[in-house]
Amino acid sequence: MLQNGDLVIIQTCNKALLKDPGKGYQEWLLCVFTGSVGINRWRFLIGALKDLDCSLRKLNSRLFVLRGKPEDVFPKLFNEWNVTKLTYEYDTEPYSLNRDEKVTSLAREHEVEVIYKISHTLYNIERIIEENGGKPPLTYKCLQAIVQKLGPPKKPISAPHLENMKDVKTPWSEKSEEKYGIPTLEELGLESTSLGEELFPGGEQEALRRLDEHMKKTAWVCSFEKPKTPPNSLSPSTTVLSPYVTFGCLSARTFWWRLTEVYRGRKHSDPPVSLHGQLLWREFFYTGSVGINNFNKMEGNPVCTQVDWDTNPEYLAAWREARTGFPFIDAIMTQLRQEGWIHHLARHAVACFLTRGDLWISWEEGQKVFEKLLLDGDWALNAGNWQWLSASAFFHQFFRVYSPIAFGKKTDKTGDYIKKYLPVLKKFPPDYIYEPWKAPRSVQQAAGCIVGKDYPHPIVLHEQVSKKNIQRMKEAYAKRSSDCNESPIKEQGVKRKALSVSEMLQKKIRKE
DNA sequence: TCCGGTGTTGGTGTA
DNA sequence: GTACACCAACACCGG
Repeated sequence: MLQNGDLVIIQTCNKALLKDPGKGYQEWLLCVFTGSVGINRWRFLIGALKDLDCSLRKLNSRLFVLRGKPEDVFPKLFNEWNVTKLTYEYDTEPYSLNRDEKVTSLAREHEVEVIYKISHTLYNIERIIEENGGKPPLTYKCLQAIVQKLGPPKKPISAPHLENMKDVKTPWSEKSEEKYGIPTLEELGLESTSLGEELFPGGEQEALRRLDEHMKKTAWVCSFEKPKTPPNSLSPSTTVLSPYVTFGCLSARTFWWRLTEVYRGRKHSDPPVSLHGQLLWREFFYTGSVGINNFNKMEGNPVCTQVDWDTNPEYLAAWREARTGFPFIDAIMTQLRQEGWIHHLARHAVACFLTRGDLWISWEEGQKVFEKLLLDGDWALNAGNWQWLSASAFFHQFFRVYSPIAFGKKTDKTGDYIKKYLPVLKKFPPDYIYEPWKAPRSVQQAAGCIVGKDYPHPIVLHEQVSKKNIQRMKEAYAKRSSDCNESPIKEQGVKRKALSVSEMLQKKIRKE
């Protein structure tokens, strides 16, 4: 329980503020300009901090936002405020582990008691690894088996009430506002006029409202199957609760148990495709990120296939800036930049396109772009999913390539999604909206959009380049298996591979 | 140790 | 409309 003089730091909410600082305030601002947090994410975070401050004020307290490098700021504060206790939420990201270790040892030097809680994930991630014999599970099934053994996640505890806080005094004056107030976009040197409508305001209140709104739809929750939700609907086909979970506005455990309530006594979908399943995917990638070295890199990452990706700044810029000439891809990248959220399958489409599908650019480059632009950008999930999509780890069927033309058509024949985000194409007829370069000149003129002038030509020939890339992936995999295993055991593996065609024939004969 | 089945969410062509 | 083979042939799991 809180006592006089306690310092409460809400760790998940101020992560970005404390990240990558230089030596002083100026350098910290510099890191904002070049760093990994885009303006939409800043806006979300600021909203979340305002909401948190608002909730704390209802408890006769407030939020203090510190500016500077944690190892400089904390020792001063320990002395100035006579701090006796420091509490934080355990965070498994390497940057955070390092920071928290430093701050913890400084706290001990100042005789400040440090208490941390594991609450960002459903389970204690290290416990999952331990249960699997010291290794992170590399398949979802394996993770499922482990959590089965561990039982359901802990129940969330309720937020503090006014009566819990009755002996707590938080002294502050108007002067504190200047020093400890919540930063504004202007203070961060960001141009807010470029911002679009705030579709997903940050904060716990909004998170809980959004959760309620979705949990009311019992039938929808019970029949939810992620792969069946369209990536290109005009409004999101999934909950968009991920940014709230990422920033600690919504506890994964609260989400989990609310779902359990909705499921109770009803027929419902199951992991991996259900909503429970989505939370377990989060757990899956968190476990990988803790148990696998260099998880956000290809080199030095033991589970990651080593691929000779190209360095192609022109292609990368075209992808990032939504000018690949493939309307489906460009529309998704536009939505990402404008709104900070895109559907999971839309992420698949653009990630496959950037890496193994078309442009043959390293998934690490895509990872950087997503980290900056996604409201729900999460270190572990971002790295894990990019490895998945590029068929570098976890997923290996590299010959399954998303078509930048056909994939979107399945759920949006008329291309309304494309027209929404690429207004330049809005007069294109459905027959050509996914492939405007195929439209006759007269159609382009009638649509008021000439390909090559008003909208770019496609930067690659998908049919050709994707076939070539499958071959390159095949080579990377072949190299992988020969590198990993030069022992005679692998000889048999090779033999088996060579026999696979006849094996298939035999199988066919047996069936008949 | 071997074998067969499976893997959250592909595309295309044919019957 | 739907089911299936094919693309090419990996990693992992369980029997």
